[in-house]
Amino acid sequence: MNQTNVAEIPRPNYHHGDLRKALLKAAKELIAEAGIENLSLRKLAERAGVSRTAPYHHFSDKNDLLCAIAAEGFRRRHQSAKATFENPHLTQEQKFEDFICGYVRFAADNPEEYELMFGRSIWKQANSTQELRDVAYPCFQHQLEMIRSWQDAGLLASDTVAGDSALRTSQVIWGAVHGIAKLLIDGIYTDAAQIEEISQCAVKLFIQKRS
Amino acid sequence: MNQTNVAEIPRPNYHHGDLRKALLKAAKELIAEAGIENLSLRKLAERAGVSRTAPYHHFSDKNDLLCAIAAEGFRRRHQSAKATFENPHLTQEQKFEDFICGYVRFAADNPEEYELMFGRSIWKQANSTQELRDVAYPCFQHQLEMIRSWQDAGLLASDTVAGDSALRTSQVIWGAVHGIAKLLIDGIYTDAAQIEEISQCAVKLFIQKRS
DNA sequence: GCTGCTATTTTGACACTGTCAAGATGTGTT
DNA sequence: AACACATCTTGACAGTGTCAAAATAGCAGC
Repeated sequence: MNQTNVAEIPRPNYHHGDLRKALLKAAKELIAEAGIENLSLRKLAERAGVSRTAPYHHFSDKNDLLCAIAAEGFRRRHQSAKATFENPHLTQEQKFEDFICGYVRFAADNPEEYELMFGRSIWKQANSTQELRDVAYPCFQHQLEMIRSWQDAGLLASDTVAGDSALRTSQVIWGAVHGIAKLLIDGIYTDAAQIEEISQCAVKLFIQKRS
Repeated sequence: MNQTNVAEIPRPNYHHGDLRKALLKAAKELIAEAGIENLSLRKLAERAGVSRTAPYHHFSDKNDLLCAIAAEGFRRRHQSAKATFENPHLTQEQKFEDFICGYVRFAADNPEEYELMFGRSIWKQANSTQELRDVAYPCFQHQLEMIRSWQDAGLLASDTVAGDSALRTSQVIWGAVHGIAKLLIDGIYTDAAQIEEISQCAVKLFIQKRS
């Protein structure tokens, strides 16, 4: 066992101090190293230097812990997307391109975290925490608003369907980036070097031609 | 315990007859009922009326069993897609529309099977069986060929990128349908009634405008 | 100081999982 | 009849999430 991690050093006190934060940190490390499916609460507790059941006083569940990690991811992603969109030095087209490419790049750079944020383990059958939903839904909503503004600017088509065009269009575009990301990080596209080209192709396909 | 399933009746013979087929059948039932993550080899064996380790004489692994189920799914899907594409009574546009809508509908109708076919449990870190790959890759390849023919017919744009345009375009379109399907069956889009509208919107967004 | 309350942590236990090893029981071949 | 082989069973092990009860630490009020 390597001793590089600080948390592995036996702590002097009975009480940990901030076990919750330490658990989240160790969990993200373990997930990045071995994947979500290989994260066990027992290994996590061991790395944090506490007993098996200690985490249960900070997270009601394993699911609760996973939701907390996912919530952090949404906060980071939301902030990043917002920063780009509100950057006054970029054209609408640049912003759209950055949204598409940035989305896929985020997933490719943090595959396990992305899997957690948008994976079935959390969203299937109402496993999502209230906290997670409070962070994730505004993030989804923001995507919708961006799409709507690109439609208003004439960058994206807006005559696609009878009903709420922005909603439908955003569902398709979100679906596209999500699908590209998933196929990549789940190992179905083996070649991860193509992500930039694929993203660029997606940008070109969606942007309205004005000839 | 309901006794509806034939396999639950204690068999008269020591040898089962065709346990492999019975296991695959029971596994698909269990998966459809409770989801993949709730499928255990022990429950499966119990439903098939055999002991815990009996399945290991027909499948080397749990993963091996899952791959076999996924392979069946690919065979079905491939046949269906091929039938539509080779139907001489349909226009290219109708075929494309059917490809998009049919893909999403297939995923929505068989969510657990779809999750197995395209989920990380199988494709991540080389878990896929040789048999599965032999069935899946031609299926992927066929999608690429269809896209290429739609490009040749002028239905889809073909000037999107410098390199292999058909490959990139097919990766984006496949990504789109995959992403839409995933967002739906993983419970992120809560309203499954919209799938037809979303699919239609995707069709309109991808089809080249000729005005 | 001391006493008690509460938050935190630990040990013990349970049911469940995938999978291996060894033995039992059939089926088919010579 | 005897053997080989496929198939199935029982026993066992390590690993998992999680509950209950006991131990310990920190902190309020006296």
